Amino acid sequence: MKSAPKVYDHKKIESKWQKEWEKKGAFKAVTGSKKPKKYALSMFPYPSGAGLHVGHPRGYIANDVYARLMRTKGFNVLHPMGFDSFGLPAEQYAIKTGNNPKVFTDQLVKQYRKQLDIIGFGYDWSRQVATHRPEYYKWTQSIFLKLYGSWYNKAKDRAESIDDLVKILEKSGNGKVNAVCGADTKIVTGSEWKKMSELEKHNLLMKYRLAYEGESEVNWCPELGTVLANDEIVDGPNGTQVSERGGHLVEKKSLRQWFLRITAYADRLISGLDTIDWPSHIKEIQKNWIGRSEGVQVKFEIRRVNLSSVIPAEAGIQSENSNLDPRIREDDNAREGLSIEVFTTRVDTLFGVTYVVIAPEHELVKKLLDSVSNKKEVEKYIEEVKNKTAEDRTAENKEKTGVALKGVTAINPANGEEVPVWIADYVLASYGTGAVMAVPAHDDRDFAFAKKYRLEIKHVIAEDKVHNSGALKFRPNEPIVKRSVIRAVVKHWSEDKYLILNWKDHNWNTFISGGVENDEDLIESAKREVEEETGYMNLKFIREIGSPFKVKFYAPHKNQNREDIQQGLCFQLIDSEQKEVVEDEKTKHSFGWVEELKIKDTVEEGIIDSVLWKRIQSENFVSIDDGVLINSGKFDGLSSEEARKEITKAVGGKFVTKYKMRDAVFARQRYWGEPIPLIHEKDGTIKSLKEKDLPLELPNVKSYAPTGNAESPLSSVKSWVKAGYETNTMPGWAGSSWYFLRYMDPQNKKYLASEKALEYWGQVDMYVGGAEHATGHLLYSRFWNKFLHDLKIVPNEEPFKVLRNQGMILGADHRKMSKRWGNVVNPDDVVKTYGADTLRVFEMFIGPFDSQLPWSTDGIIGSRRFIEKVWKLQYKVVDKNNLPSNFLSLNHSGTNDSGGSRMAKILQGKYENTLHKTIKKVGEDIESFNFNTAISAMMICLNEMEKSEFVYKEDFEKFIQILYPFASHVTEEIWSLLGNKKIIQDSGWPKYDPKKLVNDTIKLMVQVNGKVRGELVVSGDIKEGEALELAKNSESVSKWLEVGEIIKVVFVPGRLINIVVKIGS
RNA sequence: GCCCGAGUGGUGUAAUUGGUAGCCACGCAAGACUUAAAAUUUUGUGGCCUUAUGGCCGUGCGGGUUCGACCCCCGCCUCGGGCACCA
Repeated sequence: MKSAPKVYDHKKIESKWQKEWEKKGAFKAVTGSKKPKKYALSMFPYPSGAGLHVGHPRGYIANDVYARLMRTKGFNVLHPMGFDSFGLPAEQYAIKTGNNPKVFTDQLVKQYRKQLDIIGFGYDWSRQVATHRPEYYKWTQSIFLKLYGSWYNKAKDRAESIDDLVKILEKSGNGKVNAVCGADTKIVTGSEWKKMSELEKHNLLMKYRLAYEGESEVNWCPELGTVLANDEIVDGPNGTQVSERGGHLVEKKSLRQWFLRITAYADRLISGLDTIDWPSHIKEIQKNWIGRSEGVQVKFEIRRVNLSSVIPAEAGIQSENSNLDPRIREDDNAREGLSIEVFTTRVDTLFGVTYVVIAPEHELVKKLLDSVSNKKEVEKYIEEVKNKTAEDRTAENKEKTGVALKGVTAINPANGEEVPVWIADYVLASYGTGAVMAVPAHDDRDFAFAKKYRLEIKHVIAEDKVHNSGALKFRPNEPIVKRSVIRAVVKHWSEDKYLILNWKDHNWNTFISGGVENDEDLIESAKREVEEETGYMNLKFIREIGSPFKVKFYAPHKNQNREDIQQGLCFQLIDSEQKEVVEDEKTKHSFGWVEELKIKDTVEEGIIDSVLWKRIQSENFVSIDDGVLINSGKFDGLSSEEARKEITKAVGGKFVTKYKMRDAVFARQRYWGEPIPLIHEKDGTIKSLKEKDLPLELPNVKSYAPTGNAESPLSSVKSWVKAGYETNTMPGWAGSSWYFLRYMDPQNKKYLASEKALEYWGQVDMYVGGAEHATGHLLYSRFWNKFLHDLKIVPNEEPFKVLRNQGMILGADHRKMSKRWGNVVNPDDVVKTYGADTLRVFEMFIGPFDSQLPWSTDGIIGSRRFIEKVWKLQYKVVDKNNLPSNFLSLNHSGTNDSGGSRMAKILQGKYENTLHKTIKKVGEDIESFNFNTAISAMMICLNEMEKSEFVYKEDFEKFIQILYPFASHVTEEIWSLLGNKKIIQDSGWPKYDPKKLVNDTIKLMVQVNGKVRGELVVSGDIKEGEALELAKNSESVSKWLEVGEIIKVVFVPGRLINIVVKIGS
């Protein structure tokens, strides 16, 4: 064995092995190799002028550790890196300095590459991509053209060529086409289609294309002179919206835009989540973002009071509570076109509708305007809403506003009731149908609105409660007595305390309650009960306490099985006038006052009372939960779920699914992005470029500054505009939505990647990056991948099989690392001082991979010490077959030196068990991304080996191998010093011996009544009886057993014995 | 407001998922080496009481289930993240 140098020189070692690995082509991925494959990908960086700080490499290091483990285990690993190099910061820089963003970006890419290289990542750099290079964005443009040339066939649930749609149109029109398309798509017959002009055809097809042009309100950022996507906007101060980059104010503006019809994939984007191994919170975020909700669309007839004389036919409709035949109403609608369709997820509450609200921007409002008697007021309100900026709307979030359309009513299709119609901006024109049926009793927003404008509140759902335990336990098989019951919450006349009834025989405390007698009003009934039980005579009714409850329970004082409808009512005593109370002989009630109701103590089994109390405390009287229908005519008694089906059927509603997610804006008024490869013809139509003419390269421009009038700098290039090229460019996320495919075959000139490469590499097995991309990149990539899958270009629906998020590394001051706080730590400096291996080990050791953690300048020293200790351990290494002369003379635990092998056993026994456990743990922990515990285990192992006078070479080698994925350079150096010719990666992953995982002797804890009182060192397979004997005889335990008789013994093999002693007696 | 996630020493964290709470590090204290410092190394390090042995308390707070709870259940509090009038 060569003797190791005395000092650990990280600089020398690290540059040596980086060169060596490159020379050997150690990290080259081979498409088509017979070995099993792993595709380990880290989100590529956006090269910005700020450079990398120590937070950035965290994910890269983790995935590199994973990739190195996989290579060592014999996988053919694709582990590439590239640059997301189109985007705002480079453009901002260009604007400021007048320099070409391309030159600047190319420089940055070089700088980033250098920064990454010194950390020693095992990337296959021959596969590097950069999204701003024409040979890359050629394919981004190509995919865009495919989207432009496709529509979504809902019947087959996949994207198809627009040419196929044209064929259908020619044959039979679009009446039967089930597609995801614009809401205002015209329906034409085959012959009508044929008669249409080119422009008309073009405009109709535009409603179907997956990349389409439309007009839309967008987030306009005047400072940046561009439009931003929702995920590029963050909340600013005072409820404003600002750009994520730069923090500039964002407002709403209507613009001609390119869109991608991501909504076509909404369902598949949700269902696909079940097939991938992603952190559950990311799935949750995506689900919420897509916001799927299933509901029903119901038509409400509109009746205009002022017009009833003009159109006599409508007079017939208003007959009260007639069960209207929907067909007649449809006819009326057809004649007048005046009905309002609402979307609701709660049709079961249809009988509780007390008004209807339309969004102020809704088209119907214009039509109704002439029939309303308060036209001026309504117009004024609409104007106000229009002028409200986004910030106003959010600021006024709490206070809802609206105005009634006087002289207009809507007719509830369920019961024919007429209800007022309002417009209010809490209803969004862009969601659902732009109108809602308001059920204030069972919807928070409607409740707030109703309360403000004093609109009626009608309860139609009773929460379903059953007593399932205790004395009140419901007896399902016994006869049921049905009753109507009030529960009165009565407040003291001047103090903040409430009346409570004590049921003496049962020791229950409840609010005052009692059955409602025939023909008795609920309020009367409550007053009577209060008087009977407490003697108080004068009380004032305050309010209903929300919706009633349906309660099933057994009433032991009456030996009755009951089903109550219980309504909570709130009263206040006017004065203390009280008559004498005759105590009820049977129930023996007494009463008292409670100031702060502690439900647990005062209200026995207080299912209802506790809810009533909570409602009063929080002033929240809305019950949004499902329950049982009441006040709903023939539907009474149905559960919410059943009622939704039945009522929908009865009123002729239709089941629909709505999404919060909108189509993605796919145009930026910027220079530094991919040009959109389309040509605007003089006749108004749009033509795609031919594939062979791609890439459409970015032209040179004089100024990179935005024109300020929502036009891209490209609009000032005469030749560009003359050629009819689209002047918008693609957004930043275009290039990153498919880059994982290009790595598979980055030099291919004919395809975005060859079929063979796409088939072989399949999907990304391990994707690592920040959680902040949940609703951006991670969603768009899934969308594009699914689209390309529909086109049979990629084999898998999902691009990323496993996703792991790294937590952010904060500054030592627990703030985000930024120049502003002066807390940025540069990885270059860390590598210079401590070495790349130390940085890698420390970033993995610092804490759980996905948690946000502060950087610790002190902490890194521990990782450096660890590596130095590993380095020093080389001097303790001995060859088993060639023991050093002083080996036998060492006195190990008093044994005489009667034989080398015996001595060897003793020596090895000191750390062997730990070593094998560590081998097992490190392998498992890397795969499950628990890097911190893997390193901790290796530290423990090292500490044990250090305590030993000698370490066998074969054991030390195993240790070096498992440390390799983390501290790659120093382990490679030690490995070669130990005389190995192959690099570690080619030497296999060490196997642990399962037999060596178990200890011969264990510590068995002895507990008395659950408290640790001693421990026994015994053999691992000790039985209960023997353990109990040993425990009893042990001095530290026996004194605890004297207090009483042993009544139970709990024995957990290999762990503990717990002796339960009955104290006293 | 709604939906997720988390609260453990001075600090970052660990705990076989119901079985010794505090592993591994950092920091701190004391000792060794040194003329000295740094580095290295040894020992100690949750709190309180005790000379030690030992004892009591202790995983955000309050309850519960259990022989036994950081872990499970109920009710709160605090922090972080997501959504924000999506009917």
